Amino acid sequence: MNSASPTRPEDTPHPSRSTQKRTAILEAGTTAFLRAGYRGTSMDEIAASAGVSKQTIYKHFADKRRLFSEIVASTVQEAGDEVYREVLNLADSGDIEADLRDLARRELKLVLQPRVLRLRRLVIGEAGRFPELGRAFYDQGPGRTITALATAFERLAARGVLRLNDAQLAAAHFNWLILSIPLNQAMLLGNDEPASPTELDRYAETGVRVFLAAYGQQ
Amino acid sequence: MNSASPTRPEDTPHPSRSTQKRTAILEAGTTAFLRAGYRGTSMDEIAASAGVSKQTIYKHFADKRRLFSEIVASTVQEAGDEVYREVLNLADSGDIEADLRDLARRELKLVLQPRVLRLRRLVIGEAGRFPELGRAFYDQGPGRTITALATAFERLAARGVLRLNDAQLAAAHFNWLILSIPLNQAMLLGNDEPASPTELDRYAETGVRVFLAAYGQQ
Amino acid sequence: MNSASPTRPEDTPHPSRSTQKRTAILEAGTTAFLRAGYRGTSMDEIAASAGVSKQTIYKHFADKRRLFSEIVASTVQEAGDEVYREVLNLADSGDIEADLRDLARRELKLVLQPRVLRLRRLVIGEAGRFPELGRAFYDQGPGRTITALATAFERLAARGVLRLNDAQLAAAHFNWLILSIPLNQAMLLGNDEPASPTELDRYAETGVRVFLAAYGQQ
Amino acid sequence: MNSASPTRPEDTPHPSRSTQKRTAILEAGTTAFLRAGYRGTSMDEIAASAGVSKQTIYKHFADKRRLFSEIVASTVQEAGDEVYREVLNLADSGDIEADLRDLARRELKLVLQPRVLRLRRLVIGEAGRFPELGRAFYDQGPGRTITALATAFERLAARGVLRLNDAQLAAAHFNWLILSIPLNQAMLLGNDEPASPTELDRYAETGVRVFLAAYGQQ
DNA sequence: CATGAATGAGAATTCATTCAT
DNA sequence: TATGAATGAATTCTCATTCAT
Repeated sequence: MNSASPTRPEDTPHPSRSTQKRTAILEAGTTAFLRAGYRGTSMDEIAASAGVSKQTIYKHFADKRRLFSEIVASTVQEAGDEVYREVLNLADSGDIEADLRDLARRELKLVLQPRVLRLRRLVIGEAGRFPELGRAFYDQGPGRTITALATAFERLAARGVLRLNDAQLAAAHFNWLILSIPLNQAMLLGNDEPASPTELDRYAETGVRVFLAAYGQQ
Repeated sequence: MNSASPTRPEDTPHPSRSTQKRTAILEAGTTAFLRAGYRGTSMDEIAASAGVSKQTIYKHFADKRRLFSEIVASTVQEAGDEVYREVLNLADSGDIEADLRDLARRELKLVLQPRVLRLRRLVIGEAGRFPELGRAFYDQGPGRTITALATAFERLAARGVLRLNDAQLAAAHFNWLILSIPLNQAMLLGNDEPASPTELDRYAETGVRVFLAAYGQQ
Repeated sequence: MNSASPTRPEDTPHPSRSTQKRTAILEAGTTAFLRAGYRGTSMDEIAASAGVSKQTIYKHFADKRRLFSEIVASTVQEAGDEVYREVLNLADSGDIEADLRDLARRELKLVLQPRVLRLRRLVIGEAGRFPELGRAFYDQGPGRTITALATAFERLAARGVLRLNDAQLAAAHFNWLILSIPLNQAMLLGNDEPASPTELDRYAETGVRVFLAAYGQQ
Repeated sequence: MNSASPTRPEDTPHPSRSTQKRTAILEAGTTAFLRAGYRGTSMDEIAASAGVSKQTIYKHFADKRRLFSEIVASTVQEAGDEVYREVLNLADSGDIEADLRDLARRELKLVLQPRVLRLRRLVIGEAGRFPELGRAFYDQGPGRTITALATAFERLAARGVLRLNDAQLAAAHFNWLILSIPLNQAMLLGNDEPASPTELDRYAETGVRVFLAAYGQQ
């Protein structure tokens, strides 16, 4: 409710009233769309829960479509960034198995967050109506992750730690070996509650082991 | 309930008028729901495209929800059956790599059919409103496939062709190693048109190779 | 399924199939209309519960209005007849108070039957749409009862047992002194379950006592 | 929720636009429901005749049921209040017969108003769907009237003007002796036009006479 | 005669979007 | 600029009545 960020009085002085409302709309919309989908969410609902009038929404966003697009695109961006950062931070301790397992664990944790799962379902379900959001999700999510992984793998291959012809393919194999089992279950079984850490560890560990059997030295 | 005209008790003579209409409704509904989703499809639309009156739909199906459920459940069943049959028919030529590659190719072809992709999107998108359909999809689809694969893998392990502790896990790894790359692209990028066969062959081949590196003999 | 009534082979030989269906329709309609009212009852419902097709209903009754009218009119007739018979059978034991109390008890019992209460509500509620049914109810019910009572009261007055100028007015006073309390409660409070006999006895007894205080000798 | 324009906090300046609309809806609804009943009245009709959009109705009242309930409950309240006030104002001139006759006349006049008759029919006809309205009608109408009468009668009995054991019963007898004849005719015969004053006077006079024969001194 | 289906309309309710104040 | 109201259409579902077989 307080508009002035207490920690950075210089950088972001007072967000204007308008900006505050915009933010409220985006937050309310995000919550609503993630819960009920595009058609399941009404502008009335968003307006009410953002505490603004519908007209105010239309002042900021041309129409429902645009509001949805903007919300989803930025949520996709955020969610993708988190994973991307983890890939960039892939450790290099000399113990490749441990390092990959660590990355795998972090990625699992991020990708299986309830909010991210709902986002993925939303984007997939609306891929027909909003193809650009599907593409954004892919590009900011798996696409970027895999490309970044490929770059990292190439470095490792150059040092002889990995053996691979096609780094992009290897990266994709890695990514889905880790994620596919719980991700597909979550998508379809709807168990959005975070899977047990031990279970996730197991997916990370066995996924990495399979990956290294194919792409590791020896 | 009885579709056979009472005057011709033998085989399946003419389906009764009622049965014909029911079929028309199911077909029109399937097409419409796969194209536009649950909320994007109106009963009017289905009635018109089935060439029946709305009343007739409501005489056969209590409400839209039920119509959707029935349509999706049976489509899920069919699509799942096809894949399941392929797993049961896994060849055993002595060349494990060739046999698995062959299975992988068939599975890819089935799972990436435009119709099946749309079904998957539909089910994922509606998982909130129709959790039972998500579960049905999982159980009839990946769940059943993986379990059947696990059984087959256990037989192969017993004969020393494969090395594995956890057949179910190995089966899941196999399944998603094969499918995940094109499936996730299809889900998000919406390129429903059948991927090029050579590309699919590549996914089959490399997926099997990774799998065997981890679970094959030697 | 057997159409021949076993008890009277001569009088009512075989009710024709048509007559049987007609009867089934009337019964189903009566039940339905009494439960849910005119607009709350659909022709589909009546057809289903009578085990006939809608067309068959329309063969027997021009339209819903006519069906309703006929059903209500005959139910009104029956219900009115019962009460009328009791008035005609008014005893003449020499103990006028006992005789009137006895009549009062019988009338209460008949008028407060759940079915008759529902009929009264139905007729009152539809008086706007079906004024002729309101009139029929009045004429066959209270109107006839009061007139018959008036005739009986005149005889008693002629013999000096009652004292009255206007027999019709006295009869009306009697009728409503007896019925009004529980009848108005039933109409509005919806307690259709038969009131306790002791309570009814009390209405009969005190109503008669008031009546005789005004219209009795001495 | 606040109907007073914020700029003029004193009395009841202009009712806010919203309040005006609400009132228009209530008036249109009252008229429509009293004329055509619950099911016979459509929301479209009410909206049109109130000069508001359907949306506006739904913004003020959750659904048709609630709108109906609110309208009927308040109309019942008003109508009941009028009669109740008359009972409270029962004169005490020393001439009990004249005083009661006067009350009786006033009550007849109020209860037999076309609007109140239609309300009674409406409530009775919908007692199945809206039992709470039947109860409200009884409680605010006959129930309250009779209880207030009973209180007045007890005072009169204490002064020896009336003789009674059970004041509530005597009050009910009084009430229905006065009202029942024309009220039942009105309910069923639908002659909503106000009965001729001389006729009503006769019901008042003869009803009071019967009452006093039973409950008066001597 | 009787059945399933069709017709054609009307009901309640909801929505996205735009006016008017 | 922001609010309540209006618009105008759509949606699901139901109904009385009528064809066609």
